[in-house]
Amino acid sequence: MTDIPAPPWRKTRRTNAPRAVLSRDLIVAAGLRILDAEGLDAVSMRRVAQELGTGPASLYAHVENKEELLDLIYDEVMGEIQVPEPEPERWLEQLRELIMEASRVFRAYADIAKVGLATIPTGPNALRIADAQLAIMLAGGVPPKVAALMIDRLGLYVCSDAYEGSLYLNRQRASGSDLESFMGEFFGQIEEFYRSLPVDRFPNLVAQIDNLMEAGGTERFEFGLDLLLRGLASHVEAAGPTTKG
Amino acid sequence: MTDIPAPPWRKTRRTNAPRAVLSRDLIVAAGLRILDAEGLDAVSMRRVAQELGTGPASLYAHVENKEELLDLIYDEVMGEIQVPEPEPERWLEQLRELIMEASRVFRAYADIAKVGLATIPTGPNALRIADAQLAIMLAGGVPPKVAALMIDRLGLYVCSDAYEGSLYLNRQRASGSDLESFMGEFFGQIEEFYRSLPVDRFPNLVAQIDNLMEAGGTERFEFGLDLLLRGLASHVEAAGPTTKG
DNA sequence: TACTTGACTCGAACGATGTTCGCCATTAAA
DNA sequence: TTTAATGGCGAACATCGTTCGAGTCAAGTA
Repeated sequence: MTDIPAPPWRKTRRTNAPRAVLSRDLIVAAGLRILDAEGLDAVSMRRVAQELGTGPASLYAHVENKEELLDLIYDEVMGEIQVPEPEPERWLEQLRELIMEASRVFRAYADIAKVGLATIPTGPNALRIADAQLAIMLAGGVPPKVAALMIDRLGLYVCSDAYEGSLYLNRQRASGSDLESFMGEFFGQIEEFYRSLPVDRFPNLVAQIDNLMEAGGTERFEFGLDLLLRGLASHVEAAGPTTKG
Repeated sequence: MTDIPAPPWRKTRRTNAPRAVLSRDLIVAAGLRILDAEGLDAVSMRRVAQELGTGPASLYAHVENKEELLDLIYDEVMGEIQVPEPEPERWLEQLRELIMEASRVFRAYADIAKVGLATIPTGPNALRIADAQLAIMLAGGVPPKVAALMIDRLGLYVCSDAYEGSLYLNRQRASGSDLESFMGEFFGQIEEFYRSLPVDRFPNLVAQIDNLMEAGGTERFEFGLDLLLRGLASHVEAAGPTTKG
């Protein structure tokens, strides 16, 4: 028996082609795709729902709210960070490598680090990485109290640095220009601004423009990380040298 | 001649009692009041306009957009930070004091530090403080290249720390509880969460719960600042000792 | 078998936001 | 007097997160 079409004045419920049943994993994966392609601001409930061929209200059966969705996506991103087995004799280098890896991963995913700045890391991957950091530091003789503080500070540092770096990329994306020409123009304008400053009010700034403009994001990140890790190493020496500092 | 009232079916333009003419300063001051009392999210164009007895569209004759308004408010807040005349023999202590002062000011103004995380500091006060930091470091013999990098990193650190701290305050404000009971409950829940973790997956975390939970925000901030400043001092020693490190 | 319940789906709507458009009013200049 | 410039402001637009309530389906129970 052939179906009778609904009359045009009646709104029918959407009955699209068979589609995977929604699940939290599907939603997170869709969010991650959108983050990757369009940045964090594009990860709206409507956009995610559209990506899945449904409406935003459907997502709420699987995630509490947008905040939870972003937290889930954040932890998914952290799943890409590899953690090593601790080698006590090179614990400091291991810690550095782990933080460098985290920075690389965060920077690879648009401005997801912004989520890390606004959340207490409680997802499975965040915990995994925190535990690994603890393992490395404790194996290297870092006093437990210091190691606990260090996790906190390193997490803050890597997230904030990645977030700041991502803001330039956001502006570039919004500009429609390619990365190189955008950065050239953007930092050219900043330099121009600094050169326009009155030297009587800002003598040191004006004198150090070249130094202020010179370093790229990676160099800045590594400079700060180096400071933090040197300081950490000095805590081990202070506690009693058991490994190379 | 007495005025004839407009008929009720005609919408009349609002002609309130005489009111100060709008200006950028007035708008910024209103924004600052709202920030102080209700937090950054409450600083909407509508809310600011309401505070001034006008409509949001009126603000756009004075500020380009909301981003500019927030930048202006941010620099206004920074106006509260005092900078010292450099004393070469105690440059490191001076720098510490300046950063502690900046942290105190940011923390005193809800979550304004969030703006600092998303902006290149170009306002008059931000420049004043950057110039002062440069002066202090250069007076202390810090190599110019290092000083330039340090401004960047310290700015990032103090903003991100203040921002993270402000998020707890935001949650407390939203909860309606008083600060003490909110913090007690909030951190109690976090500790509970940590204690519920499977020890086979997260052995180090579970073993260090007390250390992880113990420190307050100030201690964490000062721990990280100490690391950064120690590292900075070592750059001076490496460049050639000209002052106490 | 029929009914109930629980879980999921989803359109419509609500309240909120940043911003633009076009009109109005005032003041200064021509 | 007329024109131009500037600021003010209501209405509207587009977008957002979220809730409500109705619909659908599958499983469980009587």
